[in-house]
Amino acid sequence: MNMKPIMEDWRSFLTEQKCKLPNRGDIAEGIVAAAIAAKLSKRAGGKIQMVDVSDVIAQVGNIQQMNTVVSNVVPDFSNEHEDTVGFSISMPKRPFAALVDKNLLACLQGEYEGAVSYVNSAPMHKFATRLASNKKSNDILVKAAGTEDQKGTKVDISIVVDGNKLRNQLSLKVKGGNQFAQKTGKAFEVQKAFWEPLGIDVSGAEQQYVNIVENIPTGKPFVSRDEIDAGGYLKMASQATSLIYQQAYKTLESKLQNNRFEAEFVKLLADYIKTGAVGPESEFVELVKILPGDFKRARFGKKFYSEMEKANLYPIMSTSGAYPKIQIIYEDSDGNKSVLVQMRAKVERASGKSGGSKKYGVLMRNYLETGPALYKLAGV
DNA sequence: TGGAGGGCTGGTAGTTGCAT
DNA sequence: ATGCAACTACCAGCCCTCCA
Repeated sequence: MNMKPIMEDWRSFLTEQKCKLPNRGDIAEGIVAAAIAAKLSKRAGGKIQMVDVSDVIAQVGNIQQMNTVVSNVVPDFSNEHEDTVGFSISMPKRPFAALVDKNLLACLQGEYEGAVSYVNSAPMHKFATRLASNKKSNDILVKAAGTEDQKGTKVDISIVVDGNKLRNQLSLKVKGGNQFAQKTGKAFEVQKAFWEPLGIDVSGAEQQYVNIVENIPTGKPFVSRDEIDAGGYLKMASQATSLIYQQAYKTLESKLQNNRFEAEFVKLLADYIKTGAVGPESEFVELVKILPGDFKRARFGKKFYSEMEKANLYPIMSTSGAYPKIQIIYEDSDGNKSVLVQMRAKVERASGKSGGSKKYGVLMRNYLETGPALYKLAGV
């Protein structure tokens, strides 16, 4: 008898049991907020110290409950003033429970290490030093509240100094989180709204699109996902969105000059990316991606715009997959190509409940997602 | 290890149903 | 008829998982 499959099952069982987390991104908000508080308050010998994972764990360990400030009172470098460095967390119940569950620390090791390397990096170190040496008593509050207002703001963590939200705001992602904006729904208006900010008019495909999607039932009338597959509705959705994406791609090609995007369009593209990543007005929101033991940072100020202007950018379209996709490619001076962002259609067989039983429906979505090049052009 | 395809969750607004 | 509670669809948030 071969025991190997059993052992493998057992191992995967253990892994799943151990590291089944409700939402890694939500939990990471709390970890990063605690790490920032640790950094801002770790002062000794007139210097801001490097924080380590245990400092962050200690801060997290001091959390009493949601929305309650964990406070650290620390001396200013002058020793004549005291700063209060606090942080508070607001997130859904389950991620919060996971955050404060000491048994899950091992599962979040990568996030802790990534958060530590982020707060120890130069910008945060300098910020911490400035607050510690300004010879004032500052009231500093790090707020993780990204899940509170999902429609109103992209900011997940903000640092409030003496009541002022300054330039220190973060939009957070973790490994696997590339999506940063989307439009949902099968109405043609959804497609229109998705492409409009890029100055792309897809109305040429409207009639055909509508003709197809009107055959897709609204709501959640299906009793199983198989029933959706069997009805061929995913294919219909794919065909309909392909029409839109082809139209969009044609327009994108018309904005090329010598095989790269013209300046006017690049500006629109930069705006689109910035708005999707950090919101409309926030030049000082940074996009922070926490990787296991590491991080990437992107900002969308002047430097980003000038990098975009210089960059060799062009679109490619893919229809070979299940759903259409357009990628904006960045090609550097050595000819290396990488994806800046991609627009992708997807169809979800969304679940819901009605009459006490589980029901399913067809949910059409359009995603805007980051590629590696975004952190090159917007990286700091 | 990164790309391709996909799912779960929760807030909000709108609708429905029932008690008054 | 009306008010409130329960229910649901929509849609934006978040990655997750699988496979080459």
